[in-house]
Amino acid sequence: MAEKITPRNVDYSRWYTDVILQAKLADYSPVKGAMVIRPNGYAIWEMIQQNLNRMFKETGHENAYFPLLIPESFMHKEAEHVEGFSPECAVVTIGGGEKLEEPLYIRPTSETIIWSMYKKWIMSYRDLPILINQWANVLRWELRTRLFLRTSEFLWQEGHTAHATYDEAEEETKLILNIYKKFAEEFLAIPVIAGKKSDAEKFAGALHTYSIEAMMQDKKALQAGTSHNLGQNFAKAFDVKFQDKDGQLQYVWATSWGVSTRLIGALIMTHGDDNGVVIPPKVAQKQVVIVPIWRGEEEKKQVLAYADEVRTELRKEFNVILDDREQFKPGYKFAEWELQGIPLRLEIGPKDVAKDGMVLVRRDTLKKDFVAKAGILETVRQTLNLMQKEMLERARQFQQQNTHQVDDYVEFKKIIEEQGGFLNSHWCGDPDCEAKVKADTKATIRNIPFDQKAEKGKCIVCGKESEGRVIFAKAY
RNA sequence: CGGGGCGUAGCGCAGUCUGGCAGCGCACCUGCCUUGGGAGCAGGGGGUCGGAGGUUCAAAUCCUCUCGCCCCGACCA
Repeated sequence: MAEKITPRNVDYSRWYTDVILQAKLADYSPVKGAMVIRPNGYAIWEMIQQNLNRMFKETGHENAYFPLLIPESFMHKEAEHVEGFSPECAVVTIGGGEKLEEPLYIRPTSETIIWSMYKKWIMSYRDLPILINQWANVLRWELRTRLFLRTSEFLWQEGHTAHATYDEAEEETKLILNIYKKFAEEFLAIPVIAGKKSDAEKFAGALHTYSIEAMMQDKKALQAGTSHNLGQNFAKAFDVKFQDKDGQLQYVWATSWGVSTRLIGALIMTHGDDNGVVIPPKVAQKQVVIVPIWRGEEEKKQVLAYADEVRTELRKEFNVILDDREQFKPGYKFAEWELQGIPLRLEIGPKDVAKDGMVLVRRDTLKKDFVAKAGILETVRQTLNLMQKEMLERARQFQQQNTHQVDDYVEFKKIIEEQGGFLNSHWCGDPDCEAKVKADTKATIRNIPFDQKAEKGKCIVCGKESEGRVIFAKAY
């Protein structure tokens, strides 16, 4: 614990790893590319699950669970799908000591197994829509892995819906992306840009893909959630038809959408500082820690009794820890809880007891304030609300300050190279121009924002007519 | 897959060149003492030196083979 975190300006990616390991969010596992999510990290995931689950259910979705193993033949039914995923799949070939007749793929995503079931369940338009979500693990064989951002096995939710019309599927796709955006901003305090993926960046087998993109502190983009309109591709591959009101047989329209434990990485890289992780109050399972300070038995008794009263009061509404461990001094405890990102700390010593108050410290600003014991519940409530709001605001300002409008390709390359960030530039829609930017700068089109202004312009690469600006950035 | 580095206590490392008691820091355990920003002192536990083979009176150290991991370059949430 006495280890120091590598400062962000020395080595950002080492900082990231240091924070995760030292804050006990996760640890490396014996299996290459796989990680262990420790209680501190899993607590954040549980908060993500809890809130997204509520939002999904409020919009009519239900949870279900489909198998981990997928018959090989299923994977091959949708051409683009298998092409996109085959290289990164793990395959089970032996079971019960016998070579399997048909190899079983460990799911990289569940479209195929789910649509094989939808075929059984969908007969008529009366069976639609089907709005199912599942919380699951998936596996993709990754070469370069990083804790939370890219691991071979990861946790996510995947929604898979079936609809009678294109419009309905499209509406669903956008509804979900909107939920993701709202969740990222209101709960994780991460401002995101919602938009449409270019064809080069879309999901294998989708008609089109929408995403939310966030900016990390190193100004690189991170895709934080995706939502796909799959059209009729999977319905055709699995022959899923329904009879409409007029008695006509039609293929079903599909969507799929997901967010993963990668969101935890986004949270760390959006809000963390050189002292550790900073958890937004709304996704912190433990919101307040009380650190008592005393000298000698008499003070100890007095301080602990007082601290216990404060804890009891706060517990009416919050999850509070009273850190009365004897083997550590207050300074050590301050550092430890800051490392773990607990939003609020209350320091209570003899001086505070005498003044009928305590010192309140916000994790994001590290500012100390003396507050009265009377009304402490309301004080904490207000402070947490304010902190939540200001964290989003701060991140939004950072994103805006590092977003550049650029109309000249030389300048474009210079900014990408020297400053990074989001580049708001015109693009004609030609995949070749997109590929050239990637080859020249490693930046890709993150998405075409929904709130893109209709603005005539010239493509940053080829100079041809463009209808609007897109977001270019280097990405994780 | 191409390039680089590393495997010695839970973690981080020294020792390897030049063979000869397996060490240091942190963490851990016990006791004392401390407590408003990562305390101090004393004592203690903990090792198939990644693995196999070889050379030698003697191998963490020399030789051969092997396994694994990390970092940097082409794909992905």
